[in-house]
Order: sequence, then C-alpha cells, then structure tokens
Amino acid sequence: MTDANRPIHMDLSGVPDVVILRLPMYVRALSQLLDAGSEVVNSHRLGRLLRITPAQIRKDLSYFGKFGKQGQGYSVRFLRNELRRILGLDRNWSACLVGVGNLGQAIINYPGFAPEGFSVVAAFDSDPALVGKPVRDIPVRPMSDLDAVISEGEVAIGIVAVPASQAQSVIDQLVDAGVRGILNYAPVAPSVPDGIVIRNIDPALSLQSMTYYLLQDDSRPV
Amino acid sequence: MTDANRPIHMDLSGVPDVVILRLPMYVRALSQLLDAGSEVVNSHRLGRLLRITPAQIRKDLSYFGKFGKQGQGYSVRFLRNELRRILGLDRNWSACLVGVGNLGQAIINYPGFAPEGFSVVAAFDSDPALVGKPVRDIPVRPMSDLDAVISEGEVAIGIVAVPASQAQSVIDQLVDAGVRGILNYAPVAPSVPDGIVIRNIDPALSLQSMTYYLLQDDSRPV
DNA sequence: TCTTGTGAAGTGATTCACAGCT
DNA sequence: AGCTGTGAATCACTTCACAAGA
Repeated sequence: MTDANRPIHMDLSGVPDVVILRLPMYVRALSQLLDAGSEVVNSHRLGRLLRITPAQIRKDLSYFGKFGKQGQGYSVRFLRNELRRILGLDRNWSACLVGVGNLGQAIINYPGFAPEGFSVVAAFDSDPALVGKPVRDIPVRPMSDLDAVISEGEVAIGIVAVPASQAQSVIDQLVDAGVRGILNYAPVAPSVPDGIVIRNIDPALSLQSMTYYLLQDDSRPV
Repeated sequence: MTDANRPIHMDLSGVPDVVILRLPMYVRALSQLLDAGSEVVNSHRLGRLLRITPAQIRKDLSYFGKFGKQGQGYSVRFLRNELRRILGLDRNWSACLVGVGNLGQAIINYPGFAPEGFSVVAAFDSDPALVGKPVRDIPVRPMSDLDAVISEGEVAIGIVAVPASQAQSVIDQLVDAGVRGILNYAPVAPSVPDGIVIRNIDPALSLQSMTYYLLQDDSRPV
C-alpha cells in the first residue's frame, strides 16, 4: 500500500487542463517573490497572493511530484525552476505573427512575451503596402513566404491577428505549415486538428459576459 | 411534481459562471447565422459551429427559460435578442481606459467593442506628454480627473492597460471612483472587493500553458 | 418524426482533513 | 509545532436519455 500500487501521477496526459492553466500563475508569483527577496514560501502565502486556496496549490503540484518540505514550505527558486521546466519555459520558443495591422503591431511591441522565452521571429501580412517594412526589427513578409519560413525556422507557434473573416483560413495555413500552437486574437471559434493547441484572446467576449453581472446587483445608486 | 416545486431556475445568482461565459459565444454565432440568412437553428447545428455539445447548449439555455420549439429548433433572431437582453447587451455601456501607451492605443482603435454597445468615453494617463492629445476623438486626461469623470459620466467599466507595477493601484482608484467592472490587460492577479467583476486578458499566461502541451507529443519530427 | 427541455447519472474538479515528515 | 502530500468527501459541471410538444 505504500509503494507497490503507486498512483499514475507521472502519466502526463492525466493532468487536468485547469491545473496546467494555473501553473504559469504560480511561476509568475514565484518570480515576484524571488524579486522581493523571499527564498521560501508556503502554500498559504502563495495562495493569498493568487487568491487560490492552499489545498488547491498543493494538489496541483502533487500531479508533478513533491517539491516542498514538511514543516517549512517550498524553496521559491527551486519550485519556480521546476515549474518552468515542466511548462517548457526553460527553452526558447519561436513564434510568427500573421496580421500586422494595429493589433499585430501592438503584439510585436508587447514586452510581456520575451521574458519567458518567446520570440516573434517573423511577421506576415497580405497587404502589399505593409510587406517589406520591418516592424521593430522584424521583417514583414508576404503570405506566400509563410510555409517556407515556418518549416525552415522551426517556428512552433503562430499568432493570429487578422480580421475574423480571414482567421480560419490563416489558421489552416499555419497548421499546414507545421505550427503546433496557435494564439488567436480574432473573434472567432476556430477549429484545429487534434494535437494542435489553441488559445483564444477575446476581450469582447470577456466584456459581454461581464455585463451580465453588472445587471444583477443594481442595488447601489449609479 | 409538475408545477408545485418548480426549480429555482429564475434564481439569477444560481446560474453557473461557465454558463454565463458561453452565452456571448452563442450570441456571436447566432449573429453570424443571421447574417448568413438562417432564420432557424437547432442545438446540433449551433453546437457544431461552436464545438459545444447540443446537450450543453440546451442545458445552458434552460437556466433562463424556454426559447425553442420542439421539432423545429430555435428562431435565430429571437434567441439572439433574448440572449442579448439577458447579458445586458441591449443597452449602452460606457467604459474608460487607463493607460494610453502602445496597448492602450490599440484598445481604443480595436473595432470589436463598439458593435455590442460598448464605448470608450474617456482615457487617462499619468504621462503628461500624452495628456491633452486625443486618440481617435477620445480625450486623454490626467489621472486627477478620473474620479470626477467616472462618477459624473456613469462609467461602469474600467479598462486597465498600464504596466504591472501600477495595475493594482489603478484598479483601486477605478473601484473607488465607482466603476463596477474591470477589464484588466496587466499581467497581474489583482484583488477587487466583492461585487466588482474583473476579467483578465493575459496572453503571456496563455502562451505559457500552451508550451506544456507542445512538449508532450514531440512525436512528429520538427 | 424531429427536436426541445430536463431529471438523473456520470464525470471532473475542489476542498477537507489528517497521517507523516521535519 | 508547522506544513506538505494525498485519499476521501464534497461540490460543480456535463452528458445521457427520454417524456412531451410541434
């Protein structure tokens, strides 16, 4: 009962998706703690920082191993490094951007990607007026270059910042070219083949669900 | 058993959050169908469009009433209007933006908010160099104006596009001024009082959880 | 016959509570 | 004494499956 029938926690496909979604939050909080000079932390404090219950944090971590010491807590540095390794953030990830309009340019200039090992190595646009003029050192290429650049450059991630009407077609092209993850900013629910990971960034949907709750407690005088 | 002990489905606070998060997706899909000339739809087709099971859709709708006709399906127009009403999208919502840097300007220029009744009526920045120069017709004001503009203008929503270090403080100011919903683009996990609705837009977190799955099936040759 | 609306069943995630280690 | 790691219990969400209406 102690060691014979161990749980299959190392079964990687068995970790719930919600757990994976929380790990980056842990990494971020741990980095902050480290910056603030904390070398150890317990699940209670980490939970307060992220507004997550301590039990949740301990359970999440238990899917991957034992990282803490009873009575003390976790080494901030060690836990952060382990989580970064688990998430694959200890390596570099090349991404390409499709769509260099307002939004696309903001994405290229967004400083939040680089720190965790993501770099946009190429950009594409169907508008000839945009092609050729680099944005922040990143060359803007025609769509016809997409396939070659992705397959030759080991680009694993495609970032989609095109109008809704073109999004599915662009995503199909990215997948065909060999991209394995899609970060989609277009307001659509795209379909991708099995094995392709997609994340949608959709502020309009966020606002539209928010208003439901704003309607509820109109108790206070506006 | 038929009518005496009816379920408390009209108990508005009893609708699961996940359901509310899906309603805007339904609205969007229904709008598309309408644009495409479809007047009726059934849960199966709507589900295929959104990659949601038909049972899920019917169950979600059942929290709010009966919108369909057995044997036929739903009137696209009617269902869309009902959902828009339920979500509060049949009225106008004023929002203000804090932070008029790269990201903030992209948000102001983002065409996705206006169609569902959201309008950014004011913008604020702590940088004097940005204050005074309107961005796309929206005046940029100093932070000191924030309180007055929000309370006088019936601004219910604050959009936060400032650096992480300032985000919590800005959110506090917005809440104090009377905003009831926050759309936060800063990479932090802010805390807000009860009754305040917050939505976080955090592409970096999305990418960081994506890579976990990209590591898993390295079956194909890269 | 087709499709909704919904109790009941099933599945999945969170929280509890405590044994065990430091 | 303090805190982790984790089965067990609880809670929440999804899917099933079918009665009933068009």
